[in-house]
Amino acid sequence: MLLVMTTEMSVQRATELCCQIPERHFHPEENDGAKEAAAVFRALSDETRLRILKGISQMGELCECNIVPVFGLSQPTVNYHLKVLRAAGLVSSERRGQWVYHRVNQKAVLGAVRDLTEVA
Amino acid sequence: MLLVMTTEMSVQRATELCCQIPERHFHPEENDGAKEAAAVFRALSDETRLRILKGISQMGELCECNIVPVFGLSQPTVNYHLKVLRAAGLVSSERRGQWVYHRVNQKAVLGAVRDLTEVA
DNA sequence: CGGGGATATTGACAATCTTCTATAAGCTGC
DNA sequence: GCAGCTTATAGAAGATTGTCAATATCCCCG
Repeated sequence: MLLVMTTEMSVQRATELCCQIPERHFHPEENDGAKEAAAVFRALSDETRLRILKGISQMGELCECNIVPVFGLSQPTVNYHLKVLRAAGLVSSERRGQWVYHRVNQKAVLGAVRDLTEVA
Repeated sequence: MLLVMTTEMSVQRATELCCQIPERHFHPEENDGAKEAAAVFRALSDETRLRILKGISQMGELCECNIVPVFGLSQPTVNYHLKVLRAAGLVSSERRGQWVYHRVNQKAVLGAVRDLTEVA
């Protein structure tokens, strides 16, 4: 027990123990959405996925075969990255015949922007 | 070569080959900052680091011993997370005597916000 | 139905990440 | 210098990630 007060151990001394200053305690809420936000940022944490996202954003929509030739990556790898983006809600995909078109889900991106501005 | 035009192979048919539509090509710039942005998002991609960041943001500044007791994690683990945040430029740390105080680097956070709004 | 282009899945492997314990190093006050 | 609190580093174990080759599935069209 560290905060026992004796005549010798002044309040001054106690407050110098960094860990023991109650004003400096903070309490992250149980369900603060950090887990979900982290999942979105994890999807954004890859160079290739960011470029894919930017490409989709600029073009409005793209299908996988538009994306594959651009990077030096195999089709399964690009497919995997699109799956990650979709799982994070950042991209929504729609099959039209033989092809699947991918669009940026602006709501999700702006949600991440809001999460981020909260910690600025 | 797939775009050879014969009397039978109509333009219609050719343009239905998704990969062969030049208007749909996009060209990510060589140095588009995606690598650097991805590194920042990777630092943000962990639940604990997001909570640490939020705590620092709310409190203005915190030292490690204020953070360690809050999560169920060891001191070296918290230290590691702070190191990751610092390496990403999201947090700057200053030693004052025995303690190291951490603050959010708003410039870096807002930079990430800008990167994100670009793909929205 | 069969061919072929587009997309999805599987299994494997190397690299990276998160966490811990143990230990070192830094600073302060006696 | 020593004791004690704070911060940093090293090493190891287990989980996750990014990538590929191989293969499967889906869809259109003849």
